Amino acid sequence: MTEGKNPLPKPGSPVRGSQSGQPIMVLFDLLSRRWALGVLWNLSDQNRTFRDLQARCGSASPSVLNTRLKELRAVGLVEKAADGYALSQTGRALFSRLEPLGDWAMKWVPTL
Amino acid sequence: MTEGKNPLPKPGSPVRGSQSGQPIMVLFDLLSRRWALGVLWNLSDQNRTFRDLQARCGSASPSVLNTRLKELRAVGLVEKAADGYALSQTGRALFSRLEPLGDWAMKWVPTL
DNA sequence: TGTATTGCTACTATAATAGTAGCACAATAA
DNA sequence: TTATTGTGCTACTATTATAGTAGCAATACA
Repeated sequence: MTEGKNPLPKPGSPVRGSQSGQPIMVLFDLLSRRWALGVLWNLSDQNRTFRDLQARCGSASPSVLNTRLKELRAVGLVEKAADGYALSQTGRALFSRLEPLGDWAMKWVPTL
Repeated sequence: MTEGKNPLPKPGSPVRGSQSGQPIMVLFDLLSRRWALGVLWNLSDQNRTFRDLQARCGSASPSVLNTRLKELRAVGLVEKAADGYALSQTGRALFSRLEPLGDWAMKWVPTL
């Protein structure tokens, strides 16, 4: 790695040591941060307040949730609305690719 | 949380403080561990050795990679083959739901 | 003028990961 | 037989991320 920290994905730069810089790895890096997927998922059906999200994201501490929300807003997946946080149009596009995981998880998780 | 650590998802128990226990959250918890998505992705086209995976997963340290592989094997997404690690049938089923993210990332990431 | 709710920030403790070294084993070469 | 090389790890320390808790400023409402 040529850089020290990587708090946020930035144009053209790889993220958190993913090195390759392949788009999918950049995306994976973002999504593999704690509660990132959960936030996107919980915003998919309706806008939610900070504390609502917190409640739905299990034990997410406010500091982490806030960090995650900042990141997701910084990359334009989430935005603020009058009634709380919301998925942006881009966020919704991403969610539509995530959605199939829901059905699959419902079938698979019980088999664990 | 009523339990201390949560090294592996177990039947019927929520994971890493996801509390709700919703299948999708259990899955998200698993996938949001470092390099989990990367491993699945890199195994999708061919089997790979430990060191090959390591190289493809950026700076993944062997200890973490090994932990991740153990977890993914424990839940039956990955298995060992003669020529290294491989996606199981279940793993391939999951990957097919993940795959659309690749195309999307290629369009989206450059806009960051 | 309280009182409650919300969106945070700050701080400490713990868990996860990075980074590095190195060992046991198998295959290959000399 | 003895190197030599490559591979799959394990062990250990340093750093980073997250959990868990407290609390404050702002707004809404009573």
